[in-house]
Amino acid sequence: MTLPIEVAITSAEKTFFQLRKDIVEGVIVAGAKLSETELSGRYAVSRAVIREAISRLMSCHLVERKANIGAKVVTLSAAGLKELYQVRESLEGMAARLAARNMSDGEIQDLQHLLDEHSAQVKEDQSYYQEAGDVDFHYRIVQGSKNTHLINVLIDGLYHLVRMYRVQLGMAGPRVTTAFIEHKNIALAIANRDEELAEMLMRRHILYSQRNIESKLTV
Amino acid sequence: MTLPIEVAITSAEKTFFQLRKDIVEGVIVAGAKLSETELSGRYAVSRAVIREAISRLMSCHLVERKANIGAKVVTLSAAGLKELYQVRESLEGMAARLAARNMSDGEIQDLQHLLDEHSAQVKEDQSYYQEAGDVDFHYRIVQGSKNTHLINVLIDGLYHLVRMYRVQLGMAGPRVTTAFIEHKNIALAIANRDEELAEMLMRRHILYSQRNIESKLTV
DNA sequence: AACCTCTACATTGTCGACACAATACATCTT
DNA sequence: AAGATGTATTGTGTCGACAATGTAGAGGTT
Repeated sequence: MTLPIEVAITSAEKTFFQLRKDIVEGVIVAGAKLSETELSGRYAVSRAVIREAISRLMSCHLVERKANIGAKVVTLSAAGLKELYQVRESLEGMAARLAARNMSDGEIQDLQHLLDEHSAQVKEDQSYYQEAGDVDFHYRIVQGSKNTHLINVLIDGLYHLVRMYRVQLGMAGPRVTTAFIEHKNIALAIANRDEELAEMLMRRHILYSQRNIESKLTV
Repeated sequence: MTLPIEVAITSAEKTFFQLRKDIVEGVIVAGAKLSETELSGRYAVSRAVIREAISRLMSCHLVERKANIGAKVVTLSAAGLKELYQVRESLEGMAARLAARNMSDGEIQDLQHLLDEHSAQVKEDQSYYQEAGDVDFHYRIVQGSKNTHLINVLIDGLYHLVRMYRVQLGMAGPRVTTAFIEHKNIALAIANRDEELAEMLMRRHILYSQRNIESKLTV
């Protein structure tokens, strides 16, 4: 696993991580108001710490804030999901293109080994792959782009929102095996250093994923 | 003109706008350290206000911060510029695609009228177009995408960084007229509702712009 | 002279209190 | 009774002070 291990130094960071977790996982419900005074009591820190945490949640687009009124957790909607996946398609497509250009041969080998491991897991225990496996694959591509902006925007920002939709819509799809094949093909394009194809396949992959998630939302 | 008119309500917002301006325009030099104590004296506000402003500057990727150490203005580099334009290419390409899908007929007409005005200005007073005209065109496309994430990330985030590079590298290029023609063609593709072409033309447009800016950087 | 240690300083992180704006409720008017 | 007005309360915005951390310099040791 190469998931980023975020270490909280200050108490504002700890609170930020905790709040983000609670929002993504629905402990704090979507659309709820975030009262600074209440949170400072609940998490046993001062309001200054809460304010800093909320500031950082804002830059992840997980909460919205109006001056003199307060902060609210974003509301989930079909329209919001569509917009989110349009940005994902664009950015991760570029990430795949850049990964095909910039990943080292060793990193590409590691990526393919990862998929081999997943292959085994898909056969016996499908439940694993659909969350962690997918996340891990996409993380590696993004890191492989070697583009700091892409890495920041996607990993520190959008992915948490994506996970929020997934968790709160109760994702558990039949897309496990087909998604795995798509991953395989993307990795192959990257190994062949075919930027054009890598980008195109990644964009399609995300489009399919979007349709899959939308079909459950509109039910 | 349809540039966003940002109104500062709180003093933290005012300070944020002022700081952002000073950083983008080089009054506060790239790479400089932002001392909270010093800034709170200079802008005549408390440290809490400065901290909030710096927080927001962080989410624009204009400053970087380390816990217990402090915040620094980002440093400009050829590599950073390249990364920035790769993200721009990706996001604005998608914006153009979505604009072709979502802009109203009226908005498209306005866009073309805007280009007609620019056409006149390009012929007599080239200096105008290269900054404001270009900015205005791109803003309209992004707004036309009707995608909140795109709008936020680009207009509130990346564009300020782009402007920072432009200002501090002293942009003044011979690309004025050719860029104008590219704008015309993009608008045409949007008017024809040709998403594919609109995205492709926008991506090329930004690639050319990147090469143009890079050629001056490496001198 | 180079290296390590300890102390003093400067800066950031955190806190509680006050100032101000927005909302909710009660009272008054028509 | 419905609406408007004024007041009370809640919550956010701002501030100055204290605590904790990092940094630089003096002094000592090898």
